[in-house]
Amino acid sequence: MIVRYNKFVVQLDNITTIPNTCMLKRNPSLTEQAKLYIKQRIVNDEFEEGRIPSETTLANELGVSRTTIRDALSRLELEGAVYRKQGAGTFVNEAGLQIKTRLEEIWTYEDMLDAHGYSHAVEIISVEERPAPPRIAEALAIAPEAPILVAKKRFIADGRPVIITINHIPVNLIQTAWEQSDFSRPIYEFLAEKCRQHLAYYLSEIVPLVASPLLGPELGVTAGKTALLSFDEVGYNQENEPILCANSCFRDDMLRLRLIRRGAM
Amino acid sequence: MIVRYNKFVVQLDNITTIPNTCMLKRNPSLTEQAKLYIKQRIVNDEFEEGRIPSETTLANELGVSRTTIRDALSRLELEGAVYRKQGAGTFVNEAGLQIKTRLEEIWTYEDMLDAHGYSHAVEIISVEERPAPPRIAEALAIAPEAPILVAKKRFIADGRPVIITINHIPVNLIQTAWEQSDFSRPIYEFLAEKCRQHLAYYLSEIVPLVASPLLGPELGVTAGKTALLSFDEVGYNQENEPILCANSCFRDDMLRLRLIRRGAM
DNA sequence: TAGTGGTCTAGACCACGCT
DNA sequence: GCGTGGTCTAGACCACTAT
Repeated sequence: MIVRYNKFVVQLDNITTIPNTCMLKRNPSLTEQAKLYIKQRIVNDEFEEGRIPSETTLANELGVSRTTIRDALSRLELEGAVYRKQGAGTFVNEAGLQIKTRLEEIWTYEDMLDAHGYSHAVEIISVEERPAPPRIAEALAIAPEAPILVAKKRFIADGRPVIITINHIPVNLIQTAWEQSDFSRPIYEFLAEKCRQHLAYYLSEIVPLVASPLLGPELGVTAGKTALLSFDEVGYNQENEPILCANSCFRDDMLRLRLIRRGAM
Repeated sequence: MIVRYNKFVVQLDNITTIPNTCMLKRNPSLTEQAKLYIKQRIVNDEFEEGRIPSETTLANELGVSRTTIRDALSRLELEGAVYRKQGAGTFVNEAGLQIKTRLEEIWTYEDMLDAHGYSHAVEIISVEERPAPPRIAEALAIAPEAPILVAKKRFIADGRPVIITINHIPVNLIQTAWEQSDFSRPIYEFLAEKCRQHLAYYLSEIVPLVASPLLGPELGVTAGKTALLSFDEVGYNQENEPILCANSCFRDDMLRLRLIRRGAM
């Protein structure tokens, strides 16, 4: 068991082409390793006519139970990487593989810009402490006027501004000294290092905007003429407590937002 | 086993408050029934302090294996109805329960409007056969200029226009006679009845728009001033073949689009 | 230390597709 | 009829939380 596990890990060390997401909790289970193993073989185009070996075959090949393989394939199916036909088999989903940064998953903006093929840079516009306005206080379940840290930054893709994002974090969550430059990295790193909080999920709301005279110039588009996409998001930790309010605004002509919508089971 | 199964079904007959989604394949598995059973108890607020009984307890209570209960709870967790803390228990997710029509799932517009508390009506604007323009043909994997059926309709919520949607279906999929009024019902019903095709999932792209002089009046908003949200979607059947191109445009001031974003595992 | 969820196994039976 | 994925079981062990 241990030996097999180790052999498994060694195989996985060669995997470099899988796009990285930003999440933290890493404890590679057999299921997760099986998933990566299969995904690697998919991106290497090792399966003839997109046909993936049967679950039993894969289970024997990797020396794990069929259940483990099924769980791995289920995750790949959710990601849109494969699809299954009862009685027929499991197949590579070419269309689904096109979507690199699906909206239902959390991605850093850096990863999103990478996936779109842009070079990228970050500018920190401002970091200030302020009393929480009513809406933010309510979303974060803190007292009105309680102090929050407000960090505003801008992403530049291939030299053009593309995203403005404003993060709101309750000051009482912060446990360690920080400096402005900490915000040049993704916000989940700040939460992990300075607040010992781990982002589990976002509840997000999608809102279209007409570029305002303030926002338009910041994103390099004509105010009053251009439609922008914005996200209002509340981030929760693993205890289901709100720890972050984020507000982001995109140039949709540079970043396409895609997702997979399924029938509810 | 059969008896238990039946008892189970009888219990479920009383469930009426669960919002209905639009999907079709119904073959209530034990897992699905367990999910509905637990969800019903959640909406009835039967759990003190939001604490859900342990997996073992539920398994004994329903006479199924713990695996079945775990699968049911996993689905509820994905839906945002519960969250789990290892070592502590499973709990009702109050914040997640607020979101009725999550974007990652397919909902009929009727259900979305219901969930927002609107009365609703549908107007069929036009139904015509046309040669497929290049983009649509490519998305549907049919020959350019191949005939498609284009159906445009408008949804009215509380007397105000709220959604314009245009569906494109390859004519060669249609197997049965139809009439214009068939389009007053959700498109998945047309696909099921007239094309014997079952919608499995959409690949969707979200695009913000500034209301154009054409679209603005149709949705009752000022052209050139108002931002609208639009969806470009390709629907696939269970064989992973594209069967539908849909184009929808919303008044976001009337309909809020929400979703849950998670860290990739 | 007791109880919870997290992972994994080995095996059973079913529904469905192919040929 | 054979092989595939879909469902379900009973039980094991681990990691973590609470007390």
